[in-house]
Amino acid sequence: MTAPPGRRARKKAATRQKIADTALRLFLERGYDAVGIRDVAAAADVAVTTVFAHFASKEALVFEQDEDFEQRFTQAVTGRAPHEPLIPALRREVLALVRHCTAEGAAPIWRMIDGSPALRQYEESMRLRHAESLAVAMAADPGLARTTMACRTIARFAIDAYSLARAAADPDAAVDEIFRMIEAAWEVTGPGE
Amino acid sequence: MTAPPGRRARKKAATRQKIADTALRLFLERGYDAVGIRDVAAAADVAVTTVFAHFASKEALVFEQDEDFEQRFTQAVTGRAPHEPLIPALRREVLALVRHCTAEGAAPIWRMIDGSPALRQYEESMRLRHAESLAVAMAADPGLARTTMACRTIARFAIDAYSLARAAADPDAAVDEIFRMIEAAWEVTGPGE
DNA sequence: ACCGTAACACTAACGGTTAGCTTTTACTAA
DNA sequence: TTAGTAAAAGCTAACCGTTAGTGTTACGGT
Repeated sequence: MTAPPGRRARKKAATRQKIADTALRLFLERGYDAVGIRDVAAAADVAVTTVFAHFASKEALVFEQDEDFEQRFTQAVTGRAPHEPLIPALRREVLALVRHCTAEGAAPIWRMIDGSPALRQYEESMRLRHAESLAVAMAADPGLARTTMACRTIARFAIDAYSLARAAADPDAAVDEIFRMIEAAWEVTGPGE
Repeated sequence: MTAPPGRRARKKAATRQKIADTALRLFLERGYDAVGIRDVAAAADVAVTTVFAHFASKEALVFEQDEDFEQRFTQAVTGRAPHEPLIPALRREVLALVRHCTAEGAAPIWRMIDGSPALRQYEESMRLRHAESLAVAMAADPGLARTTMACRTIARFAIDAYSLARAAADPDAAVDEIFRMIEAAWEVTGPGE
């Protein structure tokens, strides 16, 4: 599936990475709002249009690994052990992601995100996308036997859990508490599994 | 509390309303993206800066009654009959709001919103604000006896219910189904009420 | 060696948004 | 009434994210 990338692909990936690294460094040094796209482009030694060829928006520069997140959610559902119940699998993945976001080095980044309305808004809509794709993954699992609406709802709840726990004083305890609620909500929608 | 407004306040409100009405009309006529702020200002016969004195952004022109929504959620909690359980009160209000949004005349507006990424994103962050204020209202109710986190979580779930039901094929049934789940989630967090 | 095309550069512009400053208009106190 | 004030609205000019249009370079397959 993944053939060895040629020089062209490597250069493209390198350019993308250089832009993302430069942007993040500048944002953290001077503040997100104080750094313009033109600054990023100049510091990365590329044209402004090249920045937008790799990233859809200024905010996307900060959430570079967006798609990894999305896949981790869906894989927690599709890739779980046979007959493993859904909710514990979801819980495990959410806990892992929350811990990843609240790790030591990530603090300045999240401080920056929380400090910028534009970034907060972007992250919110990102989460909604993640919830949608998670819902699709759940609805595609024949073993669940739930309505589409129940899947969509639980998907939202799980993403809410991630969002709430990430900002909580005690993230682990928050995941515990919220997933007890989600478990109850899930069980009332049908038989076990 | 609300003294009779003087001429100044009335004129200000009139200007605001004229801008909102003009904007909505133009948006529906020509499409949201095809109408610029300068067009709105010209058609409402005000300066561009006046538009932004009344509305924080172009998107805010569409969600003029934002704050009414927010208050209806919180009042569903704070203004419910003594000893009335929380969840049914929330459910009633969510159902009313969903019906209001899916009523006949509202269809073109929501078609416009769903057709514009900027508007969708704005609505999402609006919902999050509503969830926050709803959570505050819930946490302030001494009769509930729940953790802050449980309140925040249920608040999010309730807003999710609104969002999901509004877009559902059968909004009433969706509210039913989702609130059965919310009820179960709520009950697992503590004693009745 | 050659061609197609992906990646990037450059310029110029568009549209939302804001700053700075002036003008008008409603309220208030003498 | 009148003068003083502050709110509301206006005007100009710009900033900044983003995009279109148009070349230019360099990789990859033939």
